[in-house]
Amino acid sequence: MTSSKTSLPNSPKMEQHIRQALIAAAPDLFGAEINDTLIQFQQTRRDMEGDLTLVVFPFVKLLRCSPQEAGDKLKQWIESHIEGVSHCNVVSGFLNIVFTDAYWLEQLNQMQDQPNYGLAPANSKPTVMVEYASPNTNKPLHLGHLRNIFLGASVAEILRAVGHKVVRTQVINDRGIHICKSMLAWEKFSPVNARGERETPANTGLKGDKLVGKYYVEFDRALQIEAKAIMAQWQSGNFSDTPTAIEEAVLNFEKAKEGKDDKAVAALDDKIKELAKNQTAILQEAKEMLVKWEARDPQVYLLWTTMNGWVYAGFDQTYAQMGVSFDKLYYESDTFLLGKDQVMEGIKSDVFYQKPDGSVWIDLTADGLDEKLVLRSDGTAVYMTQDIGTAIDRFKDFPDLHGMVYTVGNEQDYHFKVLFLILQKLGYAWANNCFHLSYGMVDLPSGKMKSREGTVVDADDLMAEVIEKAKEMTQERGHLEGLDNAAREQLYTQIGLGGLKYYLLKVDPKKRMLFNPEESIDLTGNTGPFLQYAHARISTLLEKAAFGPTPLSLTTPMRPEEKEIIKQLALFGTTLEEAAKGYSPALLANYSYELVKLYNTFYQSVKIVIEPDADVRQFRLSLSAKVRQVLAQALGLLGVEAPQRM
RNA sequence: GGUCCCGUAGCUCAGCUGGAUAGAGCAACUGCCUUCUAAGCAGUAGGCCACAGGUUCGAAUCCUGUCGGGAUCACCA
Repeated sequence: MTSSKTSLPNSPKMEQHIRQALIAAAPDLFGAEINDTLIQFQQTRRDMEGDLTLVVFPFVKLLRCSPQEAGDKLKQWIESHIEGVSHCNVVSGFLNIVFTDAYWLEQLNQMQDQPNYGLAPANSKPTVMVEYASPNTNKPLHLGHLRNIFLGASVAEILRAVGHKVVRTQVINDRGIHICKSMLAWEKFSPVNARGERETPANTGLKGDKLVGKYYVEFDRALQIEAKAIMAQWQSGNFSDTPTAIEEAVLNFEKAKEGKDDKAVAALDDKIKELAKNQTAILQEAKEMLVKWEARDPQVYLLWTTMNGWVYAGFDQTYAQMGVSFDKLYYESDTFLLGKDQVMEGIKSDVFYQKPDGSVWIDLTADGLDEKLVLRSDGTAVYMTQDIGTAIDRFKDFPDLHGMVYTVGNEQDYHFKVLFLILQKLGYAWANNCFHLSYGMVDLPSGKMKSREGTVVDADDLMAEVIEKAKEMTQERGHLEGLDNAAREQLYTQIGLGGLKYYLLKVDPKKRMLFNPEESIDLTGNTGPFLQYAHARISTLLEKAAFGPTPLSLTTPMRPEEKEIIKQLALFGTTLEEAAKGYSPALLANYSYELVKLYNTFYQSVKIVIEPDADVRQFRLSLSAKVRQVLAQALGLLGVEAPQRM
């Protein structure tokens, strides 16, 4: 347990070194063996002198003296025994250790020699599948998808950077009643042009997913109108077209409304509305269409492939703009029947049990969860059945697969908890390597996004808007001379999307976040463009200086700002590992921001290209080059591009 | 009601396995471009870390409870 905790942010190598030296010297120094946990390092406070801090308190009991005395004793020992340590100071129970400048220069020299500094060798760790973006093919992608996709894509890159082989995948929910709704609405409502064609992306110029989404909305509109008419009939006491069971249910709900508060009445009204919707002819038609689809009715199937084809073309365009891609696609239409066999097998091994009506369940009460249905009484699959089947299938598709990451919103926390538990009980050892990368909802200042109420932020629109804004701002203040039009357009895209991605990724994925449209296109402060600007500025600087790396003299004088930067650079590897372990791009975002702030302070306070002293100049250029490289690396892992100039 | 997540500056967020006086950005106010990109830098102001107990030498961090916000508990997906 404790061995995995050895590396701490602050200069991991040195920390390790001192730790081991202390343990080895313990009998002499303390008169007893000491436990590893006694040695606690932390980062030195900014306002104190020091590169690493040892907490003295744990030693106080052992040495039976005051914190000050214990600190002094440790100080003396460390100063005289540890190479690379310049001196120490003891302040109220904390031993601040200062390393020599030569130590830090040597660190930078070593970094300079590593073009892939901080990254683990490719494919040095097992294969992991990362799933993100599980769109429905009945409507376009929106802001929520953007968080999902940027998050998943970034985590995939991060896992790759720490050495995993990664398979990026998405599930496409291409079947079901919601798909039939837009299909039906298109057949019913799409106008026919002079050539006798209904609307298509080709003859309207509309993006495929937008066109299909439009008819999904049309369906809902028609449904609402019809449902309202039915409710009006019910209100007037006319139940002639209504089955008696429904009639009774409606009357019961009506009766229950008496004497209730507004909220309860509204809830009951919703239930009545649900019943009314179920009575509509248009919903019946959609259901019939679904039945036909399942029976592979050629006409319905053709319509389905055609319209889904439009949607995929639209999605591809959106993904291309987002700069994300996938290695393997799973279509729900291929997988929705999976899982039943495993459930039947599971009954035999007593993982599941069957009720008299034929439905199959699992009892998870012993694990603190509920009983959960895994197969309906009519033998058809539920969502869970399918997920069990697909998970198992994926491990068959990729025999060297070690684990999976599902990027899915936190409203499904419970579902995945159950899913992983079931897989475990079915005896799949890899179930322990499955992780639900759960992220919080994206709220708007106006509240929750709701498609019904039209408060959804469309992904394409948002990206276009953000790029347009980047264009305006760049034309205002950018350094674009010598760039042709194509390069300029590319730059606007890099800045706009970079800002958007960074904005969505800098927040802890687990947390629900507020999307403020104005802040998302900000260029100052903790933003993507701020980091990109730093990168561009260093790039032109290095170009101007015609920089080439050479070994640095260990006697080069060093300023505190410069040392801070080397320290931050030294943290890159551990930060990356933590980001991978915690599936959190936000850690890398914050790291990069911190690095750039340190660099900017340095940049504003010294000369670099025009520095007269050759050693100092080379040192500052080398430092700049490493910051640029680590920054580009970190931004890359966030999916943010790093422009050469802006 | 059960379960899970969240509550840190006016706003949006950091704060790692408990550690020194709780940090940024935005918004407000001051300064700094005839030296390398000012999309920058330096500074001022702003906090009972929701509240109350507990554990500890030491708590924003761990435990319990209370209050607020959200999610989820379908033979929906």
